[in-house]
Amino acid sequence: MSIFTYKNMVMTELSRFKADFFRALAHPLRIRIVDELRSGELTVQELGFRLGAEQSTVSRHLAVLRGRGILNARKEGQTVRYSAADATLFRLLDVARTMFNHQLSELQSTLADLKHGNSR
Amino acid sequence: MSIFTYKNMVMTELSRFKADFFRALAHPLRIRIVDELRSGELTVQELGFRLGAEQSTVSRHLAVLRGRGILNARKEGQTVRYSAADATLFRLLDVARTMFNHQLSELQSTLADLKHGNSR
DNA sequence: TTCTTATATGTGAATATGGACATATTGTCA
DNA sequence: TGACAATATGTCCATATTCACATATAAGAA
Repeated sequence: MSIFTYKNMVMTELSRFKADFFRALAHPLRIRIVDELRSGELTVQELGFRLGAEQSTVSRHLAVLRGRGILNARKEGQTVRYSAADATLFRLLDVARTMFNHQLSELQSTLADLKHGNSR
Repeated sequence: MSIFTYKNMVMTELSRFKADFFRALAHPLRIRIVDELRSGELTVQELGFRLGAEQSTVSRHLAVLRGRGILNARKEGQTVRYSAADATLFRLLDVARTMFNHQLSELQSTLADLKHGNSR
């Protein structure tokens, strides 16, 4: 048995969780849904209106996020109010935005280098 | 034009970036690749050995991560050394682990509640 | 009860993803 | 040059994702 095999077995569980978690976020509409929920609960309708998407489409994407434990659903009368299950989620999205900004900066300086004839 | 339409147009670019970014991470092997790179550069071979995966499989997953600007590839002789393009990446994974821990805690207390007969 | 509203889900078609195998490309050595 | 080593990619097949439309479920209102 390889020296790395034990480590692999331990890492597998967490890496699968993270992969499933990221896959749940791997859609523009789901990202926007989560962003809309920064300020609090919203119903399926409200989300559909704000995002300009079909009712069934929104509902399905909400089901994905709920299924991963990313969102909570609270039924109230005939409406369902969705909210983030853990505020850490927003921190995660903020970190992703930071990386986005870094990539933009790098692109900028690459362009600047090209402009000044610096090869690399 | 709906009052939300302008906002949607602005949010679309960033949400697409985030979605593509998360999709690049949405695979257990890619998560493990990134985790292996916490301590520095590794070649394709080294990664394949540590993860117990086919050479072609590792190479393809590396291509996905490189394509999103998540990893850098540095060719040195006949080997290619991969590394994280931005250390912020590790912060992101750490935040994901925090959310994982929160989910576990919640599961624990739900079980404890059940054990003591508290309905909810 | 019947009608309406809010939400969820079944279904089929189009597209994307992932793995294994073979092959191509590039660099090194003799 | 020929043989080898490290990496990338073409190809085929199986599976997964996503959307739109229709339908199901459930709660309220008349």
